[in-house]
Amino acid sequence: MAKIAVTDAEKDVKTSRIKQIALSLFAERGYHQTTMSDIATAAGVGRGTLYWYFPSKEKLFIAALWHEIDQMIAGSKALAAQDISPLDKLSLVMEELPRSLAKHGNLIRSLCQMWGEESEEMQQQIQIAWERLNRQDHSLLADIIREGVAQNIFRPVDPDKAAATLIAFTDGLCYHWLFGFSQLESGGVEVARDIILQGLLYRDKPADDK
Amino acid sequence: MAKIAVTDAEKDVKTSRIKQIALSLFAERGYHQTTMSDIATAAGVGRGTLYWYFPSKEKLFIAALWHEIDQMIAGSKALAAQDISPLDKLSLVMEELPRSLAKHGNLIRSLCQMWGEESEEMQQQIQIAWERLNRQDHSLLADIIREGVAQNIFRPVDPDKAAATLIAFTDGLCYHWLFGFSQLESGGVEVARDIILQGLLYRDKPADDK
Amino acid sequence: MAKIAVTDAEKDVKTSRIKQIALSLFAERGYHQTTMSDIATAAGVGRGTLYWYFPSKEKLFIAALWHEIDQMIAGSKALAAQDISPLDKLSLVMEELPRSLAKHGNLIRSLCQMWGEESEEMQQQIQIAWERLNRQDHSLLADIIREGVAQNIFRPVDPDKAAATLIAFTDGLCYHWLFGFSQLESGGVEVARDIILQGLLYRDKPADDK
Amino acid sequence: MAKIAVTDAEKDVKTSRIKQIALSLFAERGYHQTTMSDIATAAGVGRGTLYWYFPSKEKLFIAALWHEIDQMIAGSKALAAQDISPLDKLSLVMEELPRSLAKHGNLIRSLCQMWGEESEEMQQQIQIAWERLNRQDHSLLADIIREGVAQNIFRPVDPDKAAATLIAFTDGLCYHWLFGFSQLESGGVEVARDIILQGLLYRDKPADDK
DNA sequence: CATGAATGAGTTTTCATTCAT
DNA sequence: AATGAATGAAAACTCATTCAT
Repeated sequence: MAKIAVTDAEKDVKTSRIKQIALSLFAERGYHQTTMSDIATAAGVGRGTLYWYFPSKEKLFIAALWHEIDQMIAGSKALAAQDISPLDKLSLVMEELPRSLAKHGNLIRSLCQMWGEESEEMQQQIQIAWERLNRQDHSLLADIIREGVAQNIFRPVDPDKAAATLIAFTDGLCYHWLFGFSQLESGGVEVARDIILQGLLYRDKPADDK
Repeated sequence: MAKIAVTDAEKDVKTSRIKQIALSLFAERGYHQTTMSDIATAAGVGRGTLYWYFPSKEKLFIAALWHEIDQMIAGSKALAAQDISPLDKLSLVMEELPRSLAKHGNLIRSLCQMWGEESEEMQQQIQIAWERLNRQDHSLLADIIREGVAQNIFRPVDPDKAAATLIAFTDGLCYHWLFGFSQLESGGVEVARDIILQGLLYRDKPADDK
Repeated sequence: MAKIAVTDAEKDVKTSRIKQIALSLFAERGYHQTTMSDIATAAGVGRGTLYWYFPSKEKLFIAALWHEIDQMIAGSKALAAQDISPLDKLSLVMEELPRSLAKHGNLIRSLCQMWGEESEEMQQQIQIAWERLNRQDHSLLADIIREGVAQNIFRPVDPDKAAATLIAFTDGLCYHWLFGFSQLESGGVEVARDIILQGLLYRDKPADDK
Repeated sequence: MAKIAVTDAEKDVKTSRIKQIALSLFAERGYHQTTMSDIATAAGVGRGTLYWYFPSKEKLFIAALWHEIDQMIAGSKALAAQDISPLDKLSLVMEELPRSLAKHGNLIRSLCQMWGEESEEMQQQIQIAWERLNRQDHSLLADIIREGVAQNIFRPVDPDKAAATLIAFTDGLCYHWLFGFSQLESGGVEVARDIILQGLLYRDKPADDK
């Protein structure tokens, strides 16, 4: 029993390692430019070993995808659990969301490259995984805004639509950063967040008077 | 000479047609899933003919890329030439920018897929083309904001940083739409724009009193 | 137009050549032990050229299969068209049938090896092709026997069952020869044929009194 | 010692089981489509265990081959030992021979598929095994015919050649049945046997007067 | 004895590119 | 100019076999 537990744990460690290495290669050189040989070499195993753990290159990618998506969703849920005021929470979230995307930039980059290429199943998995993450972030933001509106801190905007706005914005930031054509240096994010918050807050309840 | 002129014109028409067809195929099925055979067939020419006009698949893509980027830059410049108030112009631009991205969605999708894949030269060309478009859009927005700030219509934000914010936002909108995971239906864009504009305007000069 | 005719003819020649070479290799070393590289080399073409003419290894085999089956069926039909007495015809056919099988031994050997292996489609094609050939040989023999019975030369056996008997016999001869464990040297065939014919003929109308 | 005996017996049981399972898989899906993993799973043992009992896939096949060939030879010898008249014996043998082939159809099918494929050693083993079986069947039949000729029951044919004829015939029947393209339903075998026997018997000693 | 994780040689197939016509 | 037949490099994947436990 103890033997099995150890074996399973070892297997988990190994597959996780492979998934991470694969994802970083995929992100770095692109899915097609990354061969299974590359991954095997980088992971320090034989080519066949990859196929022992994952039935195909595609499945390996999908496994790596969910591995990271799950982490990101967990991070988002941790934010939601914080017990602070809507304004503080919104400020925190808008700082953390791009940071999370940046942290998992390898995945995001890969996903973008993958969009439209590859098999039906790949498409579906990416779609599902990404929607799940998006839904989580969306509800996180919408809840904050809904509460802020209820407390008369925010203007009476539609929480869902406002949340979508904020997500588009943070995602836009992230993409620019990811693809290296961002003119948003440090300091820029603050300006951006300021503009957005100003647009949400009641005029007679300025954000900076708290 | 007349002969040559006609020939050149014909050549232009043909190459443009090929570029457009190629781009739509690239966008639809992805760069790798699109073969030179596919393009030749779709364009109604022989495989070899493609190589008469373009030295390689890569160069064909780059040519198609610039073909569209130039169109997008021209569209942005046309917007800049409009002689209307900063507020109206900003409103107009924030409507047109996503629309332009959507119109050239084929290209955007391809670019995302390409990011990180392919050769050094490809990377550079994409980088340069995209930066040029971004620079244009950026200066378009920055100029508007600078003028709005000068006219005391907008809060005294840094025009460059605010412009970058707006671009990130419109790009974010566009990506969400492109990748099909947007929860922003019609009506959502207005809310978003409203939030952003509210964040830029002076509190005592509300956007809706125009 | 003449150009096209020539081209088509050349294509036919080329594909036929490839089919024959492939079949001989398949028969010699077996389907699996024969690589597309082997075939390409033997045919003096590049590996890719094979795929220009045939979509896959499997399809190449199937094409070669039908190529030869058609020839065998044509040979059988030519025998049927001969206008000689039932006894002479039967004697001739029982000489020619094993000869034809022997001539196309490459195919037969390959078919036996393939039986039970390979994909669904392969199985079906082999089944259909072989049945078609068998049906032809069967009707050839049944017609002869039917006529012989009508002319009171043969005992009143069931023509279909007797034909099946003869086919089983000639095929058995052929398999033994093909697989190299035949103890039927020259002279043996005559004894065999004699036994069979004696079994068919009326006792009071001996075969050798004609 | 007792311990060893038991162990040996157990080992025999186990290897026999593996050989039988392997052979049925080989026959069902073909040698190449059957992996060592398949066999291990079907036998309920680990992949490595197979290699404890058999040094290679090839040797496993050869072992299974001899396992069955020995059984078939034993069956043939049992027939030879029967003390009945040549005519009855011949009739019995011609019934039993195809029955034996059918019973061991798995092996026959596999052998056909193997013919021409695989290594030198494989070829030799198959050749030797098959020849040994054939020699046994041949001598069985030749002895019967020789005796029948001596007793003036059969026409004075060459016993060896006649035996070869009969074997070719029964093998032909069997192949047709094995490969599923037989038009010989029940009832057909009797006609066939009748024809053959008629061909062997003296005209003035009809087969049906016994 | 038994196991199953690990390996890598070897195969089919795709497709950008060339070049004779 | 235009074509399409020919090419071969490159990559995913399979599976018999080994060996540490």
